Amino acid sequence: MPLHLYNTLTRQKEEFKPLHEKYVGMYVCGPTVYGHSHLGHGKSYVAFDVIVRYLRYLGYKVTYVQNITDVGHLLGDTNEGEDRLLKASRLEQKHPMEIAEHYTRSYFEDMDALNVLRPDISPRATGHIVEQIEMVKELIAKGFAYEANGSVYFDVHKFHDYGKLSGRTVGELEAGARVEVKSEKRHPADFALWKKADPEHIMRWPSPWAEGFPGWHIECSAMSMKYLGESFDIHGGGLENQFPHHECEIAQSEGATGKPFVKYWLHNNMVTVDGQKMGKSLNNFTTLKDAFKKWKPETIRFFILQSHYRSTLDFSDEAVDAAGKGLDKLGNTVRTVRERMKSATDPGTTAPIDLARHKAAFLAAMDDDFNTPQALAVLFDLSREVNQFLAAEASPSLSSLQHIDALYRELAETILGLTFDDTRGDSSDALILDGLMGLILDLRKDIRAQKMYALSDKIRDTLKAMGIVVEDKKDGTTTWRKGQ
RNA sequence: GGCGCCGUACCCAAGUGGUAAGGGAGAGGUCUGCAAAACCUUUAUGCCGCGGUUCGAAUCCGCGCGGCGCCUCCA
Repeated sequence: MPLHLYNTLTRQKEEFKPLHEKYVGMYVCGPTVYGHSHLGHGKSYVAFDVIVRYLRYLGYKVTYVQNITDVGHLLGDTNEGEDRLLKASRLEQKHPMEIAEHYTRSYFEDMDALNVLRPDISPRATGHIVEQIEMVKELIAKGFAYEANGSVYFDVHKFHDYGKLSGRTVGELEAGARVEVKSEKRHPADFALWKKADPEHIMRWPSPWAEGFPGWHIECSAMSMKYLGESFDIHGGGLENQFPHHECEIAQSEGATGKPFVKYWLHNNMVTVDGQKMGKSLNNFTTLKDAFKKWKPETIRFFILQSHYRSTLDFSDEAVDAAGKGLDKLGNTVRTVRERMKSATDPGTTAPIDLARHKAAFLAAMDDDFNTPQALAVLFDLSREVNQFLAAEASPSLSSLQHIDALYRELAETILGLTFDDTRGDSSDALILDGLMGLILDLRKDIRAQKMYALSDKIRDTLKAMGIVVEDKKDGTTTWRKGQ
């Protein structure tokens, strides 16, 4: 079955057919960098990371663009509203660009920890003011936008497809209670392309209209089309950006070019806490940095992949703990396979496991709109069979183990981005740790041989308290690994 | 008020017409000096409720109840 994905634009699953064979242009709305990233960001970017990884696995050459929004959006729909970056700037007594740089680094640090591959291009909004201004000029020239008092607005009545992504109509929007009427605008639903800056506004650029800053939605249109072309394959983002952000992007982009903007719109759902959305404005978020103090980043990634990207994911300590144990279960199998490979030879007992069947089931799950929970279930099924094999066979063949290991690498590591080798590294500290653990376990082996179990148990318990799990295997060997 | 989504075991969570995946937790067992890991057995005759369509529904339709998202910056 070929890859199918759910397209918000058509509200159904569609077979994926890129605009150009073997090439995929993909843009995902990145973070606004005025604070540390939280679990919600984690869910979003892990989800799109898996999508990129899977497209590449299928053989597509993917250009993945994800912006960094380093110019603030206003808090409210009025000129009096303060933008978020400026607010952080004032609170932290730093220049806005310093704030942006600081949290951009923080963002990548967290994403690296989650094993999220970096985008091919991470364009900054402030680095593309020229492109944004050019686009606004084009929209004015084509009659889609108008200037009012130094600001420029998009006239939603001029773009007849407005509402096609979110399923709304301009009429509904104007009847809606929450659309604020602003005198500068011709219609309440019109949105800003360029805003004239107040005298105290720090981030400002010259423009043909008034010195000011770009509107809320124009950066994504300008940057995505600059790097991916006027029409491209996939645009992703959080569900909450479907309207108005993405709706406005379509209007601006298609208004300016007269061409279809994006073929497939993908939206990921929210992380919730007690059933409520985790968000910056609700102040109920857990930052990734805080989560990493409690759980391994791999656990957070696994937790995220245990639910579908279009489903909400309810966060609780209990749920993440459970995910961590599940990941350990998978990891134990993989690590045991790798351990056994060291002493295995050919010929030996061949594993009676249909690896091709498991692989096909895994890929079928991924082909069905990136169903990672289903794909993980396949890995657990595989693990059970592998564990049965390992438990029953004293001398499994090396080639069997290699095939099993290769499958985990292909599916779990390459596609899902999970990692299992957490005990070894090549830093000098890791080498010292390896050496020390070897020494301790060697001594403990002698102690156990003398049946001094109280002492050997004390060593094991103490290491456990330090976060190192020691396991005595049935065959007399002892292994260790870092725990949660 | 408008648009939309969701409600599956103690918890998390797939499944969207063919007779309930997976993980965690719990119970019993095997193995082990013990512990852990692993394996085996077990835990929803039922998927919010009530109707309807169908040979057949958790899955489709209607009504009701409960929860949530968007309409304002937000992954």
